[in-house]
This record gives sequence, structure tokens and C-alpha cells, in this order.
Amino acid sequence: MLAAMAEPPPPPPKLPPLAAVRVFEAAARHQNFTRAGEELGMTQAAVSYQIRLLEDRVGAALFLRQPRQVVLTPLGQRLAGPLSRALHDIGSVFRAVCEENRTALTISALQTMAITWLSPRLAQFQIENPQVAVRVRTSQHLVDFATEAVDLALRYGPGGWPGVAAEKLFACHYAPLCTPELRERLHLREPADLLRAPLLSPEESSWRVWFADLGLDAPRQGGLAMSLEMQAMNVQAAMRGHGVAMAVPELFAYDIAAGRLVFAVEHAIRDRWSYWLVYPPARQREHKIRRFRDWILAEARAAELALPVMAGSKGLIHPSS
Amino acid sequence: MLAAMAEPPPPPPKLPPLAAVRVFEAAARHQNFTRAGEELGMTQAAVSYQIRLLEDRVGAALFLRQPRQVVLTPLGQRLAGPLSRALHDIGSVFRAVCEENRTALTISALQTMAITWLSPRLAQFQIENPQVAVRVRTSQHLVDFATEAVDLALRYGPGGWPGVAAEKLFACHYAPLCTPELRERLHLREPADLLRAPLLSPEESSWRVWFADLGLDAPRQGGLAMSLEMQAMNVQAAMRGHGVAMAVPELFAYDIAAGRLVFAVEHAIRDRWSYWLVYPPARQREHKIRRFRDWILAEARAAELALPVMAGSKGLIHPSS
DNA sequence: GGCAAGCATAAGGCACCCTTATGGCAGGCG
DNA sequence: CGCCTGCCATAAGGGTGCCTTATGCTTGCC
Repeated sequence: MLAAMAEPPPPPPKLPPLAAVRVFEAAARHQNFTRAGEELGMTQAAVSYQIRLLEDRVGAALFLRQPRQVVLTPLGQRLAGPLSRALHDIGSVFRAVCEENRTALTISALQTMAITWLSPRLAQFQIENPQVAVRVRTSQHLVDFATEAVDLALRYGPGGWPGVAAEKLFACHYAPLCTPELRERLHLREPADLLRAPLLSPEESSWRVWFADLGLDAPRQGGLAMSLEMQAMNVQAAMRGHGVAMAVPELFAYDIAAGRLVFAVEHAIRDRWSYWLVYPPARQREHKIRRFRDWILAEARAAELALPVMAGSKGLIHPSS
Repeated sequence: MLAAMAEPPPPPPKLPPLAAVRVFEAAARHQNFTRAGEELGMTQAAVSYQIRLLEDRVGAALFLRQPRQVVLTPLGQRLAGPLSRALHDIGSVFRAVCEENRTALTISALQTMAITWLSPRLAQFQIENPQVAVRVRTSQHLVDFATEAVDLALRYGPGGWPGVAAEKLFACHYAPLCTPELRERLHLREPADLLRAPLLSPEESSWRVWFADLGLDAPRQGGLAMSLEMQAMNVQAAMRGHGVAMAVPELFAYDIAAGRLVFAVEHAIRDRWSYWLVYPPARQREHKIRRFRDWILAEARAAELALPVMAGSKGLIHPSS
């Protein structure tokens, strides 16, 4: 209050003390200080104090103290209606926003992840949790919870981020994928068979690593790291029978399970980077966070289990430093 | 807060902390905590504190802290509009009520006083003070400022009331009044002439006292005290030439000044009771109170001066116990 | 006449909130 | 590239506003 006292005539704040307003509204509604105090969880004396405060501010009585009751003065009546309305509005919008916050869930995910993995599964989550309104926001860069209005994020990376809770969704592998028709037509049975197959983006480094892991020379050497978007496009092409795509099978578990995609040959290499569920640790206990967390972790497990075991493959993509 | 802590789950109050709401509204308007603090006369740290408080209550961020600025989250935007509106409404109705309180003036007066003395003069006050809205409320009993919504009152009595500021408007006298025509027609010159004149309510004690004061016997002895209403009726009758009324000439100074009434003979007795301006001493300094006070005291002086000097008459009505 | 209901008032204490002070971060600028 | 500035977060500390308890007063009711 020191600043307010700097000027001799403290410019009267346009707004009355709002705590007193709240008390007045309750008192006006009950026409009874004691009852108002009960509603507000305070004593009758406190109500009396606040009402007096407000009356001093207005400069006139708002209640007439009659023997067994208090009644509003004309001035008090003038105040009570609009104030009650305004406080009701404030309460309403607050409840609405709290409710929205409680139910709306904004998820940030990489475009590819959102399209290929998340959205096909999200429908089921919506069915199981109709009260939660899920919004997916795609972005390319890592999200900062302090700067972006996002509840949780699906990240792709090595893990170990500071300041966030991160739970691994699934480890990533790289394996050649194609349609079952293509595999049959080309008689793909063992890794070396791929050397004569139409590879999609054969210059990508993942192909080289994959072949090298088997002691084979890649048909075309290249050093380009494959972007996730390119990977998704390649898989789309592969799914139309245009060739074999080197991709993360976990991302396409649905297509594999549905028979639209198969492993061209049974060999996968490990990616040190994984997909993670990431969220602010402070919000761990929130219902909606927990709910989504449990669901997506279960989905990730299911997706992993739906794939042939790829254990034993070495981590050759994104080697640690 | 002790009462709120009684129950393990303190039933979440429907309303958010209103002080925080006010701060939030300013911060949202400025999109700048420092500026909002200046507007509210507090420091940036305090703003930050209050915003955090509100965010904790909602359970979500309302502002995104970006390097050089803060911006509202979608949730914050949802809040800002309605809250700003509500606070504006509160401020509006408050200013309106303060203004009304500052300008509206409710005067309590006895019916007779209001009709015969106050209202003819009030028009002039309204002309001189157009910004003040005067309301006259008539009542028969003495007003209690704590119980009735009245700014000031005109009382008739002995004075010396506890707890109120009382200023004497004018002392009261009793004198016989009639039309000048009646006085001429009956050749009323000295008090004894009234013994043959048509007296209105001759049984009233004031007549007896008046005659006794002159050493005369009243034509009809009676002990009834005259009600003010009866007095006014008698004066009305007198003004129509129906007789001579024993009344308080101060109340009819206008009619006397206008020549509609004259003293039937030049003799008055004194009433110990007077008319007083009464108001709560706490409100002495209020502009509208002071304004009306000054005006009505001046009017009372003028009304007294307009009458023939009635000094020297003894106080025989309402003798002190 | 005692009792209950209801509000005002005084005294006292604590919690809240504000201030001061400091640090971090990013952008602008020389 | 380093300094400065604008802006916010955070910690520590203190003052006071507000609430509670206790008491008194008035009135209406049995």
C-alpha cells in the first residue's frame, strides 16, 4: 500500500474492495449477516466488518439494521442486483474454464507420429473417454511447456531431458517394409534378396547401416539421414506396392497388423532414439494427464507386442554421441 | 480460514480469489505484468504472485511466458473477456451508486411541515442545485437514521436529542391568523376583539393559553392539544375566510408575506418546541448535507425575518416538563 | 422475565500479500 | 561479442488487513 500512499489524494480506485463485494452479495441474498457468514465460511463479525467497509467506501448505508433483520437500503438494492450478476458471471466463466481445463487435453506431436501412429488410436481413446476433448497440435520442434499451451507431448529423441517427466513409449527399430504382394512377387526371403529389390530412398543412411549390420554392401552408398516425413512418404509409396521402405515398424504397427505391410525380410536394426511421452512433472497427478498417460502407454505396449520380436538387434541408428 | 480448513476436502469456493481476478484482468489488458502493476499501484512481483495464484486455482497456465512478453493462453483468453466485462460492470454500478449517493438527498419531514413550509421553498433549492435530486419522505414519527434510509430530517420538538446533530431552524410561535378581508370585516384591532370572532377549533388548548397570556378568558375552555394536521386544516379554512386559526405563523410565512394571511391581532405566544434540522453527525462534512444545511438555515432565517418580530412572547406551549 | 436471534464492537493474532532484492533470459546495439 | 535493457520469476521478510473470539445490546417471543 505504500505506493498508493505516495500521493496525498490517493486516486480512488475505480473498483471497490472485491472481497467486500462478495460478502455484500451474499448478505444481500440472505438478508442476514449470520447466514451469509455461514455460506462464506466466516463469522458474522467478519461479515459485519466487510459490509461496514463497503458502506464506508460508498459513503452511505447499504443495509438498514432493524431489530431482528437487516434490509437493503434503496442504494443497497441498486447495488445488489448488478453485483450478484457480475459475481455470478465471474463464477460461471471460472467454472467453465476449470471444466475445460479439466477435460480438454492438448497434445503436441510430430506430424508423422500424429498421422501414422496417434490419430488411428486416438479414436478409441475418445470412445473410452468421451468427457475428454483431445486436441492434437503438430509441430516440428521440441515443445516447451512453459511457452506453449500444451498438456503433454510425444517426443522423439534420446530421452534424459531435464525438467520434464518422460516415459518411453517404445524403442524404435528400422526394418524394410513392403506389401505382402511385392514380397511374394520378388520372392524376398533373406536380406540379400533386397539387393535386387526396388528400395525407396536407397541413399538414406539407414539402408547402409541395415545392410552393414548384416555384412552386406548397400547397393548405393549415401550418408543422408532420413527425415521422418520422408519416411512416412516412403511407407505410403511402399504400401502402394512401389517398393521397399526402410522405416520404423512401430509407427506402422496398425498397417502391419492389418496385413497392408509386411517385413520384406526378417531383420531389424535398433534405433537408440525412442518415442517418449513427455509432460510437466508438476501435473503428473492430474486426472486427465494420468488418464491419457495410462492409455497411451498401454497402446504403445500393445503396438510393440503386435510386432515380431526385434530383440537382439543392435543400436546402430543415432549412436550415443 | 480456520473454518474453511475444518473439512478435509475444503469445498472449493465457487468464486476465485477476486483480488487475483482484478490483477489478472489488468495484466491481460496490458499483456504486461509490469504495466499492470503500475496501473494497480503495486509491483511487478505482486502481479506475478497473484497471477500464479489464479493459475494454481484454475490448474492451468493463463499466460505463456515468452522471452520479452507474456501472452494469454487460450484458457486465459476465455477468461479475460468475461472477467473484464464483469469487473467493468461492478465498477460501473459502484460509480453509479456513489454518484447517486453523492447527489440524491432524502429528507424526512412531517407531513404538515413538508407541505406548508418545505415544498414551496424546495423548488428554489432545486433550481440552485440542479445536480442534487431531492426526495422528500413524509412520516409522522421521529426518524431513526440507523433504521431509515434518510439523509436528514426536519424534526419538531424540544431539541437535545442524543446522537444526532440538530440545528434549530426557527422557534415556533402561536398566533391567530386569518385573511385580511376577515380582519377588516370584523374590525379586529386588539386581542379582545377575537372573543367575538369565529375561531377555528376554539377548544384547542393553544387558544386558551393565548387568551390567558393576555389575561382574557377564552370563549370555550378546552384542553385538547392541536395536532399539526388539524392546524394545517384550520389554516386552509382560515385562508378561505372561514374564520381565525391559531397556528404557527412561521410555517405560513409565505402566505403571510403574500398577503393571503395576516395576523388577526398582533399578539403571539411562544412555543418551547422548535423545528430542527437533524442529521447524523458523522455525515456533517458531506457536500450534499452541508449544501442543504446551509440553504435551509438561510431559508429559515429569511422566513423568520419576513415575520413581524414576535420577541418577548413567553413560552407557554410545551412548557419544559 | 428469561431466552433466542441477530448485529455491533473491541481486542488480538495470524496469514496473506506486498515489497525489496536478485537472477535469468532474450533481444538490441555498439 | 559483450554490455545493456526490458521483462518476468523467485526468495526472503515484514506489515497489516482481515478474521476469530468474546461480549454487549436490542428486540421479539414464550
